[in-house]
Amino acid sequence: MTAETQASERRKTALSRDAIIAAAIEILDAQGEGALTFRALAARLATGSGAIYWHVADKQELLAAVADQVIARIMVDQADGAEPSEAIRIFALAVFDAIDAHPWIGGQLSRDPWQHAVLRILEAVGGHVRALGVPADAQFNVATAIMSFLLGLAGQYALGAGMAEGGIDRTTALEEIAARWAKLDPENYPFVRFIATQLPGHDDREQFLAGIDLILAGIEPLRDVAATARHQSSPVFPGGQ
Amino acid sequence: MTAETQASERRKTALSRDAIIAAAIEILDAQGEGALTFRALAARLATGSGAIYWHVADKQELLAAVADQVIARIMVDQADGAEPSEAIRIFALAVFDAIDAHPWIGGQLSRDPWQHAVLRILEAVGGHVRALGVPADAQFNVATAIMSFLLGLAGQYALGAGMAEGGIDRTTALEEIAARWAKLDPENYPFVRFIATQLPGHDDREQFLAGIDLILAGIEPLRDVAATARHQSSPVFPGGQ
DNA sequence: ACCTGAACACCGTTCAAGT
DNA sequence: ACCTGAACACCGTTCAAGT
Repeated sequence: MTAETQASERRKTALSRDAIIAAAIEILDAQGEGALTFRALAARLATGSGAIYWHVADKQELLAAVADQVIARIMVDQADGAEPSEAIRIFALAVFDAIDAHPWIGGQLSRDPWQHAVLRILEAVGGHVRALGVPADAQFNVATAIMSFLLGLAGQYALGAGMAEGGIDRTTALEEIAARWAKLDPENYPFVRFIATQLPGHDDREQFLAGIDLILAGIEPLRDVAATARHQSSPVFPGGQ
Repeated sequence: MTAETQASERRKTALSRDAIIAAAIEILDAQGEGALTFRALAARLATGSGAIYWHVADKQELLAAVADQVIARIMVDQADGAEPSEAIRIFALAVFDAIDAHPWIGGQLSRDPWQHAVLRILEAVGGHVRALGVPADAQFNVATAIMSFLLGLAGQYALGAGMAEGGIDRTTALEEIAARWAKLDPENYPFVRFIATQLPGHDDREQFLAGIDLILAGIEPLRDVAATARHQSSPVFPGGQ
């Protein structure tokens, strides 16, 4: 809704990579992943479909650029003086909110782990892991584990919102899934049936944060507290949850 | 390589859902995700592409069935009398090995979290979480957090092996990525640059297990040990790693 | 009931031709 | 240098027509 809203005149302004990315984000947000074709994009930009290829190598690069744009926006550190474990929670929630606002980004992030948007996230996660006092030889495994959790969630929420695209209400969709799960064989699927009862009422955000806290609690015994000397206000870590 | 190897005679035996799934797995394993088209599948089965639709609703259902088949195979519990936290490690490694052997399954699992194959994994994870003595009201969050980690990894390894499909050696591919990361701006990407030095030499399996151990360590304070009375041989849990 | 295969409605991508 | 848009080589899916 910013610069080139509708497909009508246009073509006075020159086409640019940024304009293409902006238009792609508009299509993705408004109509979802399936609606982003080079033809639709060209129509919105009032240009030929081939013109896009002059500014962007192919669709994969376009999607990577689009994801990078969105992730870059949340990369301003919202947790200035916060204690490191709190800072990582705040950052993770920012990622969560970005996926929630642009569900298509979940699929994109988990589809290509080497793209720049993922590097941005990894860098941020790594910085927080360092600040937590995780020893150097454990930082690789800890940071990538957190990344895996984030990307796994990302993929999941992309799908959850994918249903919402179809016009189906979120809670009724969850109720449908829960009903299907409840019909599973009690012998072989006791746990899934148990989970089913909690599925419709659960809070995504709380579930997400619980996962982060689980990992943070797991990091706790690894911490070298001397390395985080400046953050001694809070004691050690309250424990789980 | 089992029943209907080459596309030649055939058509004496009737087409069946199982035969279609088996052929699909063969194509996926041999030539990767991109090679599985209904035309290629029909050619391999020496039938018309439309015939497949009599046994399978669409491609999404086919991929879900294929993933379910592969995951079902690893669902025999390999950790009979093992202590619960060891049992979950063994199971997670079985999932890891399945993804390693069939890289395409990673993408498929993370693409649709409601498919049956994912339910199978969730059920197994949940059972182990229960055996660990996680209280009922925390089981949902803990089990889904582990699932997210598994699916996140799944997506990643699908990609890692996706390169291998292109004929590029795995270690040289990692070296290439590491070289690209090393060129990043030291100001903005110190952690990624640090990680880059460890990337080529690292062991996927060990990295994966470290992530599982991190989560297991995080679960530790949640455990109600009385609930796991029969597994009192090992003391509590040695701590991180 | 099950299979055939041409046809339909799309894709991403290319490329001669224009300005 | 940048854009046009028809054309190419694919897809998944449908469906009249066969057996």
